Amino acid sequence: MSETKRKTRKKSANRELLEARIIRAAEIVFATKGFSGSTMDRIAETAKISKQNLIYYFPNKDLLYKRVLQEILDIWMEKLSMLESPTQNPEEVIQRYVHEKLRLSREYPNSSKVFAHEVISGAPVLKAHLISHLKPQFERDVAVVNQWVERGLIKPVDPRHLFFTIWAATQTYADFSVQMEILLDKPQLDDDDFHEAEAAITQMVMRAIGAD
Amino acid sequence: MSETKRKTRKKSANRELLEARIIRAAEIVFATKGFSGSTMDRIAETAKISKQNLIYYFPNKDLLYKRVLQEILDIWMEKLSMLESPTQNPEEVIQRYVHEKLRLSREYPNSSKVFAHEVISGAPVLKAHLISHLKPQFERDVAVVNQWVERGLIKPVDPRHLFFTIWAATQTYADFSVQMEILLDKPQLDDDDFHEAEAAITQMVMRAIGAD
DNA sequence: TAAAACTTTTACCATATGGTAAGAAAATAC
DNA sequence: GTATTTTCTTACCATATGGTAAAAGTTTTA
Repeated sequence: MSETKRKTRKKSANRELLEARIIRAAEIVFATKGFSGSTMDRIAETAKISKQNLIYYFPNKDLLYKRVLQEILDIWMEKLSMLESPTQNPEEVIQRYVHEKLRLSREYPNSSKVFAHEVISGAPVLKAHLISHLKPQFERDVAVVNQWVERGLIKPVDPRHLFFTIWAATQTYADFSVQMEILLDKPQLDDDDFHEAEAAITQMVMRAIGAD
Repeated sequence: MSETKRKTRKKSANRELLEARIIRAAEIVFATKGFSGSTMDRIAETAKISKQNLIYYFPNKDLLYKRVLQEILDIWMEKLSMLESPTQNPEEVIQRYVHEKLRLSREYPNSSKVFAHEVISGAPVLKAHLISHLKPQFERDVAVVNQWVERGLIKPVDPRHLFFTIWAATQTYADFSVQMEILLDKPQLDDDDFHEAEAAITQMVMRAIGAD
């Protein structure tokens, strides 16, 4: 019985492994080509399986796209709530937030790009999720920052636009990396660039909230 | 003779008008669907002509896409050089820069989105242009800000990341408008939102360069 | 008004692509 | 070792799409 279980487990583990590989491949292709520009054939090729086999695991493109988006959201939502920070110190919270957001841009650039394509296109698939999940979290986080202002912990700022700016400033290091690589004369953004970016953004935000 | 000229002029004026309408339509479709997701049929429909007639004016999709990108670049490059500012006052220059960039996001949101899709996708078409045109301008502008720092006119900042942040923070109001509309509970970003955005970004940058 | 030039429509077509159906092969269960 | 389930392959196909060719219609020229 334990052997049965082990075998079953092993098999589904294989399946999960392959599914993960497919999702990673799909993410790369969606990031580069957007939804419509991505073909099942190309995704299969990237995942190194046949198209038909890809379809065996993900019966259609929409489903695969939604799975990719779901993975992205899982990663992001998990790590990006102000409230979950144990410390109450605004500076540290924001520093950690910027740091974390930038780390995601670095570690999951393709996720960021797929998300960007989706939202720029009008969020046809994600709109519902943004309303049901992102918005409540956004409002909680806005309230947190507003309380900081009210308590005189930071200078008055508009939390909403502060968040928009932080999001934009951090995501741009994933989404527009090609442009930056050209402007900075590098084949790829490296550790230094991300450190400098973090320093620059953090400094800017710190100064904005009057904590420099 | 003058009549001949007038008629010729009128005809080509009509053509230019229709071409402009097509480019506008194409911009809308490219902004929503990206290059691959946009069909000639859909663009034609948006421009209210037949597909075949569209092809008469723009014999293929690549060409049309390049024309759209060219229009975007013409608008942007014209208005976005620090150096062209008559005033030497850093604060005013940057304020004007942010203001201008945000105005472009507002007035040409579709241009911004097409550009964003293109760069996120790896700038397959624009890469050459970024190298030949954007980079030199970027380097001039970086030098200008560096001189400000050297002369003690502003606090020390990394000009490169300052620009990246300003670009990101301003463009996000075009590219991610859908997300913001959801978070701000509005059908559309309005005057107030853009004013608040400008105030927030300007304030942030001003504080960053020590000019608040 | 007839020729010339320009614009628009009609008729097609080759290819790419998402997807179906069903069989072969491999792994697993008993 | 055979039955069963799971995985992968082969053979297709309907539709969408970018584009060609050429005729028909319209405007401009002279």
